[in-house]
Amino acid sequence: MDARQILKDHIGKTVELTDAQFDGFYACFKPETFRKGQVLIREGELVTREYFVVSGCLKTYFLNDELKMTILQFAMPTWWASDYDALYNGRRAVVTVDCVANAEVLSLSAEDRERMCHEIEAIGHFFRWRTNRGYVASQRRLLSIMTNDARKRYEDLLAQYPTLFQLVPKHLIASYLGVSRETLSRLYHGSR
Amino acid sequence: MDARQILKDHIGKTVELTDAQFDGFYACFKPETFRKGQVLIREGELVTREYFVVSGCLKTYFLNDELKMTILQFAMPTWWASDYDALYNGRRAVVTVDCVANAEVLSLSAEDRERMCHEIEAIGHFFRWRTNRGYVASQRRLLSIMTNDARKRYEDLLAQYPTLFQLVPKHLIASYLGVSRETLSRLYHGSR
DNA sequence: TGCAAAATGTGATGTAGGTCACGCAATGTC
DNA sequence: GACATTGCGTGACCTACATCACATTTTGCA
Repeated sequence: MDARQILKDHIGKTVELTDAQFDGFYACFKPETFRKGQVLIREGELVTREYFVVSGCLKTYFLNDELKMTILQFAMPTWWASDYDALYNGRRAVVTVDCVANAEVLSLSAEDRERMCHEIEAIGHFFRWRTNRGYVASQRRLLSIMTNDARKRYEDLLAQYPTLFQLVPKHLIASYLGVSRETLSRLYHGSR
Repeated sequence: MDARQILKDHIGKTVELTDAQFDGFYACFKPETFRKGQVLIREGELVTREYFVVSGCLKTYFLNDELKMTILQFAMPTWWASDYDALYNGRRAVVTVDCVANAEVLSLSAEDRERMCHEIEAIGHFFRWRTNRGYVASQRRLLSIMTNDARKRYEDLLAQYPTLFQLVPKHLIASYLGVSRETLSRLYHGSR
């Protein structure tokens, strides 16, 4: 299935657009491809676009002063990624987004998004809904970190995104789960 | 300052509304007051409204199977609170929202919000922006939990919301910070 | 004003998971 | 095909914080 159809299906789950409306909207998107390791958004720089993942996988992460990486999000197909604080408020990025597995994406500028939200009410609705969904997911993740131990978090992730474990190296998964790579290794081998 | 003006100022920071537009919008809100301990949203029930805090303080929390409480958010004046998964998707609430310090709020139904977003583009913009802001705050909180130790989290919270420590009991703050009440107590008395 | 309940302080002890140190694949690249 | 880089597994040790147990203070309210 091509990028256009994947985006169309994705949006169609939330709002109804006429073919003409979708065409106008789709025309705002720029297809791009990235290879493993390439950077989409670099910490400290301005952010002008957000990215809809068609295939492959991205990660959004933060590096603290000691260069310890914390992964905030993996973006699998039909997920969106950006630094939304930077994108909305014209600030510089505090996170980095890069490519974990060769990816096709559709990118959209903040201006085009706002313009389309203004022109077509359903698109405004879609983005309200999408951001709400991200917000809810983020709250759920917070809850998971605060209430579950490492093993439970690991098992939940494995149940929800089994493919992730084939797609990305384990130490990245560890970082996402908020445990050391050693602990993650021990979680599914040895000692129960 | 009255509720109406506080809401007007709050919205005015993000979008420009004509007086007529604001009046129409404000008419959708229902002023309500709650006393300490009263419940606004109960886990397991349907959620029809969201709440804008004018004065006082609310908390949003989750109870796990062992009845351990985790506070996701305090809502101080000009913050919004609801179960946004339930509100947007017609699901039952998974969190509870109750009143921590006697509060005045303005409540808004999901239908009215959607209707106003549809009628007035600026209001749609406001809600996109607001949800984005919540999303960003949630991500920041996640980062703080994953990268900082208890003392750092405590100090950051104290610096950002000094009034919170007068307003709400310490064991609730502990729950928000993700530490036991004993640990929080030790953080600012005894042992450095 | 007096009493129960809620909130807080503090010591002793337990443990999940971090850190360090090492060896051993697997993978890419000149 | 050699060699460097990156990823992974595993033991020994350490620490931040939880849990338990109990004392003390504060608060709400009859």
